[in-house]
Parts: sequence; structure tokens; C-alpha cells
Amino acid sequence: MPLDDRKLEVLRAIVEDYVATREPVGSRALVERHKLNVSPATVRNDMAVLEEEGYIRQPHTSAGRVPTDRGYRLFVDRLSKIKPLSAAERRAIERFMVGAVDLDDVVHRTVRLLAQLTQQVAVVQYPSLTRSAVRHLELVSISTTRMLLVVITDTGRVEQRVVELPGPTSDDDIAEMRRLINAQLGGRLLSETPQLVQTMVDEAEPNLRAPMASLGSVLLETLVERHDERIAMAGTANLTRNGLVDFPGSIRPVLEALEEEVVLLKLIGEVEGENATPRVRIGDENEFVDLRSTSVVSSGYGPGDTVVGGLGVVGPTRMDYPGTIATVRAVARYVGDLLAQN
Amino acid sequence: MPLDDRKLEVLRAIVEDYVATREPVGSRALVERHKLNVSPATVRNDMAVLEEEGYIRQPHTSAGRVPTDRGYRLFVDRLSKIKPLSAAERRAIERFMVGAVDLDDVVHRTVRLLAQLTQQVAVVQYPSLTRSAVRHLELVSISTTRMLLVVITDTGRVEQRVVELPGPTSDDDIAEMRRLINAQLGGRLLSETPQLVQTMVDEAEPNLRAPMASLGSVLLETLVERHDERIAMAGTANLTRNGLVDFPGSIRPVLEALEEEVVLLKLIGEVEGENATPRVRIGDENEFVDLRSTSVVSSGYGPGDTVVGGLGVVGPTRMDYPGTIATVRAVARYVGDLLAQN
DNA sequence: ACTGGCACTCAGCGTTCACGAGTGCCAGCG
DNA sequence: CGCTGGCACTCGTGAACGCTGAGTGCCAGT
Repeated sequence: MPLDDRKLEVLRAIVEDYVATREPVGSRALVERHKLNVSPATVRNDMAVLEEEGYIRQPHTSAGRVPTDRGYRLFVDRLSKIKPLSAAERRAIERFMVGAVDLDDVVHRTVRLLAQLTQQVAVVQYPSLTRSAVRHLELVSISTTRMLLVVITDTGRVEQRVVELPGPTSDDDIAEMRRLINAQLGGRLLSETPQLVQTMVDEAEPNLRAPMASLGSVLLETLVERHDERIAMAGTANLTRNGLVDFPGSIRPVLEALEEEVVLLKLIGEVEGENATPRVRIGDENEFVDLRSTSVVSSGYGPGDTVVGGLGVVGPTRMDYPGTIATVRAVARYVGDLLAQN
Repeated sequence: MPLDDRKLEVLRAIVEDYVATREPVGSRALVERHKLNVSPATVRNDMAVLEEEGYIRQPHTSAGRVPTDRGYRLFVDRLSKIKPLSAAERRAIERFMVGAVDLDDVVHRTVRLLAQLTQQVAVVQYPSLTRSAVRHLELVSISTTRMLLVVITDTGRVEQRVVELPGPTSDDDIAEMRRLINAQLGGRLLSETPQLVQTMVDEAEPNLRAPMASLGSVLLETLVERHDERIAMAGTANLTRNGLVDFPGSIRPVLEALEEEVVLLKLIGEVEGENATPRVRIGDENEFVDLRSTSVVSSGYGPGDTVVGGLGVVGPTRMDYPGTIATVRAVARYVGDLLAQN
């Protein structure tokens, strides 16, 4: 049975009331708080249909109705507009972010900002290495057979690794290698590096072959193979905002899942090419069982239309979707603009 | 009234049983589980004294006794020996830490290891900048009026900041500045830098004065004034191990406190000159009100006897002190040795 | 197609009651 | 003098019970 407009309206009302009060909503309360111009009995009939279709359910007989994951999905897709941010929120973003001194600082501030605005758990992925370009490569001699490789990207991220050299290598040789790799790789996307590194090693002068090979393999390992993308998180305390009401059983599995960087990266890092509209995953739709009682709102961010990382929030399925989506989008844009300025 | 040996023994038994069962322990259970060679009635008399002295208390009349913070303190100070680690634990440490590739990796592994071994919330401070020495300073030109300053310390930590230059500065000038600051600051403790930077700026050639001044102020700001020591945390899920039983009211304030880096730094970073024996702060003894329901076991760590940072765990006052203290000490030592190898 | 009425269900809440673990106290014993 | 067994008392816990009220489904009537 297709849902007519009034049934949709009823669903919307249920979602809104339930999110606001976190109590199952009954037919009488519904007609009182929304001007539906029909009687409770009529609403009850609509509810019966909505329940049959799986959009709402009753916790027990003789209780009101509660949206299901499917109900939230319909609500998000068809029944809600993204709330424009309030002036206060815009100001909060400005105030919070102004004066950030480096990338670490930007990420930290962003994640706390998100947590505070949405009152939920916020996660921000550091700008991904593979999607960034090399600004500069620095080699620093530590001993005769070891040197430090420092990679500086155009997103301001810095990575360092120790390179074990096959044999004693002079400072001059190191300087030459520095010149070489900067000439070859400077300005290139990290994702392009593998081939470049290969040819570079092949074309190096004989006496630099061996050390260049060591350097090359560390480079590849660091930048490409090892995808230990870093993330920052804040606001875990928000999980307990309403006691434990929002999480059936315990919040423990949720906390555990949130400590797994791998899980978070999957959650936040899998962003499509768009920065414009946040992606919403509701309850069941999550691939991680431990997060089935939560919803995730995530977005890519980056300068302009490019995506260098993801950010988002994790909260109970019973969340204020329009508000959260709007906030995530606004923050993602703001951070993108910030990165573009550098 | 001074406590005789048997009363101390009773206190120890109460602490051990309560930690094991997390239920108030009564006189009968006590004589059954420990061979005290006296009757429950006698134990009751001892308990009355212990209660009068503030070492234990009754949650309600007709319940067993529970240690107070003061009781735990006495237990830790006089009644417990640090448990030697089991072979399994030693192996776990090895297995967990082997193959760490860089400082970030070491810190991450350490914090997870601690959380897993103690089943509590673990916190590790990154090697403090002020207690490290400069290995190398790198300057990288970004545009004609901006350059990136990268500081590499002997503990493997890397910090970077953008320096706004007062006017166009050539690559040659930058190279000269790089040479200067490395000659002056290389190998020095960061805590020594302020005076050195000052004289360096004063003695610079006239044409380098202005850019050196900019560089100097950023250096000071980054390394000394700004003490944004970083920390890593893991195991927050362990707070909910026993439901919320361990935390009166809610774990929310605890989670909130743990998200405040400032709080954690105070907690973990304030370590005395010794790496040998972990410091224990029990309940009330904590300066932060929100952490009054927790105990903190912390230790300094670093190569040899020097302290470059702190680490520790936070858990309910009802914790296995001997085991936790032993684990914290062992991990701190291991990490110290690891740093010494570099 | 909507509405008012009605019987039915059941979670939540307060009351009551019995149980039992644990205590404090005391008289007696070695 | 310190320890013990006995005893009366306290009080938190959990089960049983009944009431109330919100909410429902259904049906006959407009």
C-alpha cells in the first residue's frame, strides 16, 4: 500500500516528537502537538499501516510508537530539509577555529567543535596521505648508516621514518639524494609516486643506487602501502548524555568499536567524490554489528571539490538528523576552505 | 588506637576480597576465605575499630564492609608487595611492541598494551619537547614570504610550524639561517634554547636580522611557551566493564575529564624524577573533582633514568593495585629501554 | 473516509511481606 | 584480658499483588 501524504506527515510527526522527547508517541499526543486536523482514531489507523510497512513499531502493546531504522531512513530521504545553521552556530564555528596554528591544531579544534555542536561523538580523519601532494622531502643524517626521511605534504601533514642505509653514506651523497627526490617528486600526488620512485632508483648514478633503493622502499612503504591514516575523536562522553537509554544493553560495544581505528576509518574515510552532501548510515545499515544501535553522519572534506579526508559524527539512531547533517556539512565546508587558504 | 597485625591482616583481606568480588565483605565470609584462625565475632570487633579509624565503611547497616580511600592507601603503602609479572604478561609486552616503526607507532602500541594488560583506561604522554634535545632543524621555503620550520628531536618527535617572514627572503638566506640555527641549537636541550635563540638573533648579520627574529619568536613559541604536549588514550570502554557499578551516578564526568588534555597532562605528566616506582593517587587524593571516584597509577618513562614523559592508567578505586602498579612499572621500563636504543 | 465510543492490554509504580546477610552487644570461657 | 558463641535487631533485596492510566484495535455510525 502506498503511503499518502497524511501518513507521511504522521511519520514525520512521530520522528520529530520521539527525537525531542525520547518517549514512544501515542495518537492523542500527536494530534495535540501537530495540527493534523483529524481525530486520534484516524491517526491510529494510519499508524497501523505504517507499522505494517515497517516504518514504526510498538515497544509493547499499549505503548506509543517508535520509528524503526527504516522509518528514519524514509524521514531522512523524503521528509526533512536540512536545517540552515543558526547565526549562533555560524559564529561558534568561526570563534572555535580562528587562530589554529597547524594541521594538528586544525584537526583537534574541528573534532571538538563537531562534538560540541552536535552533542555527539565526533571523528575527523587527518588529510589522507595518498590524496595529498608532496611539498618537500627532507633527508637528515643521523649516523653514517641511518638517516631520517621527513615528508611534508601540501595539506601540512608531516611524516617521518628512519631509513637504514646499506653502507656508510656521505653528507654530500645525502644532499644529492635530497636534490634528486625533490626534483622528481616535489608537487606530485602521493598516489603517483610508486612509478616515479622506481624509475628514479633505476636512473640513479651507480654509487647512489644502493642507498636510493633503501630510500625508495621506505618511501613506498610509508606513503603508499602503509595506510595508517590517523584520526582524532572527541565527545565520547556524549554517548552517556541520557544515561544509557539510547543504547540497548550497554554502550561498551560502541565504545570498543570507536576505539578501533580501522573501524572508524571505514566509517568516516569511505567518502564518495562529493563534499556537498553528508552521507547518513542508520542503525542496521552499518556494516559493523557493534554499531547497529547508532547512526553515522559523515562527509568528505578538502579544498574546493577535492576530498582529502573524512569527518563525521556517531550517535544514537534517535538523533536530530536535519540538524546534525547541516552541522556536519557546514563544518566540512569550513575546514575545506581553511585548507584551501594554505 | 594503633592497629595490631591482625587488624591489618583483616584490612588486607577485605581489600582483596572486595576487589575480587566487588561485593561488600562480611565477617563470616572473611574467616572462611582466609585462614585468620579467629571467629567471625572477633573479626567483627576488629572491623569496628577499622571503621572507627576510617579505613573501611558500611554501605548500609546490615551490609558487609568496603574499603575507604584511606583504607586503599594503607593497603598500597604497607600491605601489598608489587606482584611480579607473569611470563605471559612479559611475553605480551614483547609481542605487542616488537616492530614499532616510529614514535607515533610506539606511543600507540604502548597505550593499547597498557589498556589491555590492566583492563583499564590507559594514557601515554608523548615524549615531552622541553625534556628532549634538538637533533635537527629544517627550514623549507613555501613561498617568498613563508617558510616551514620542522623540528626533529632525539626522541624522534617531529614538530612543524609555518613562519611568516617580514619580507621576501631568498633560498640562499634560508640556507644560511638553517646552517646557523643548526650550529647553535643542534644537540641542545630544548629547555636551553631561549637564551641561545636570543643571542643568535642579536648576532645575526644585518640582512638576516629581521627573518631571524621571526624565526626565533616562532621557535620560542613552539618549543617552550606553547606546552601543548600530546597524549594518547585507549581503553575507555573498560570503564563500563562492570556495567556502571564502579562509578557512583554516572561515568559521564569521568569521560569528560578524560577528554580534557589539560587534565590528563596534569595527571600523567606530573612525574617526579624517578622512573622506578609508579605514583598512585587514590580517589579523594585526586585534584580533579570529576576523578574522585577513580584512582590513577602513573609513572615517568624515558631512556635510562631521565624522564621524557609520563604514562599511566585510570580506573575505579576498586582496582587491583599490586597488579596494576607492576604492569605500569614494567611497561614504563620497556618503553624507556626502547627509546634508549634509538 | 473519518469519528466517537468502548473494551482490552499491559508497563510502571507503590505497597506489602518474608527472607537473610550482617551487625553490635553481652555473658561466659580459657 | 582477649576471644567466642549466642541472640536480638536492622535493613536492603526481591517477589507478589493490585491499581492506574496511557494507548490500542475494532466497530458502528455519520
